Amino acid sequence: MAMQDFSHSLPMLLYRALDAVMPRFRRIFTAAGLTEQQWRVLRVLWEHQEIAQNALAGLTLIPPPSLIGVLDRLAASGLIARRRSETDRRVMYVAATRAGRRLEEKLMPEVAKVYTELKASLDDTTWAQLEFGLLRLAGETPPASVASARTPPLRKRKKS
Amino acid sequence: MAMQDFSHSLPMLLYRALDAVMPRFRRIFTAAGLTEQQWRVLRVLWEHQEIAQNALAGLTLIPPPSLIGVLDRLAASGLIARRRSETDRRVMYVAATRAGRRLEEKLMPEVAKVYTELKASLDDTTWAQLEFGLLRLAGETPPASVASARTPPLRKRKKS
DNA sequence: GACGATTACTTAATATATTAACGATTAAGT
DNA sequence: ACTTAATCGTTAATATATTAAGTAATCGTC
Repeated sequence: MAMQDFSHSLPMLLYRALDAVMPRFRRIFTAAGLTEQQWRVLRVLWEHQEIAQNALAGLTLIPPPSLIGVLDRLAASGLIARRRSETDRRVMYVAATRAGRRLEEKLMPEVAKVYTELKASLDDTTWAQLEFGLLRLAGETPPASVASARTPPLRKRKKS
Repeated sequence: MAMQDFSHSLPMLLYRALDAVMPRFRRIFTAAGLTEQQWRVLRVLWEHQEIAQNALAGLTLIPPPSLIGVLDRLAASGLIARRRSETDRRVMYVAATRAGRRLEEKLMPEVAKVYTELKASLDDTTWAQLEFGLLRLAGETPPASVASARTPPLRKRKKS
């Protein structure tokens, strides 16, 4: 009933998981002269060609005021370009430059490698159940296929 | 095999989970004039009476350079006190003042309430499996009792 | 018991997070 | 059309993260 110890509270477990996982990825970013936030922006731009800043903020989880500076520095590095929308002059579109796109071929393989190693450090069931729980917390209802895989041979369920 | 979409990568799922969960807690901290980091420090001090700064940094996951400022501000608010170790003059001990300890009675009930609500938003199995996966990522081997609860009626395991 | 290596904390520089407020547009309602 | 409200981006102020370097104290070893 009472609160368990601080280090095992869910928020701290989430922070600790990130703390354990991210340094391996961050080493790749910094070696390429990127910060983690700059990486996130590029990662999204590789998937979207051109995207409005507010959508970019949502996908990268970078708050708009921070995004300003991140984009300033990426633009100064020649990795992205901004242009104002013609139809709605409030909107600012962001896109990767050729130099920005070139980084994808260079960095994604290394990141994918680390990701594969990370995934291999847990067994498939644990990994799937972890993803399921995180999606639930994030408010995204996981697809049925994943939900069914959550507890493989489960026979009787209480509710529903 | 390939990298799935960015928003469903494990790091982003961890960030998104925090992004969904923390605001509810943060509202309580800020109402009491505390930042999240200041809350973390106090939360640990309530459990430890007196603790060295490096241990405090480890438990709060606040990097030592940041901790300096956090402690400065907490001390300025009269919520903590620092004293240098007599036996090892490099070590600095931190403890909550009476005012700092008083905050526990005031804030913990509210936080515990939100925590209970959060836990109630997931079914027990999902919650347990999520904790298990996070502990694994954090490099802490969960106890056997939890491990067995991870996949309730699991019959045959491949390795070990 | 002097010396190099390690440890605990601190400072500095740059980047990002958080909150509030503001300017320029656009949308909505009348 | 005119006013009001909402939206998008931005700036500002304070707090924290990250990396590197620096200081003082202690440890290990010879």
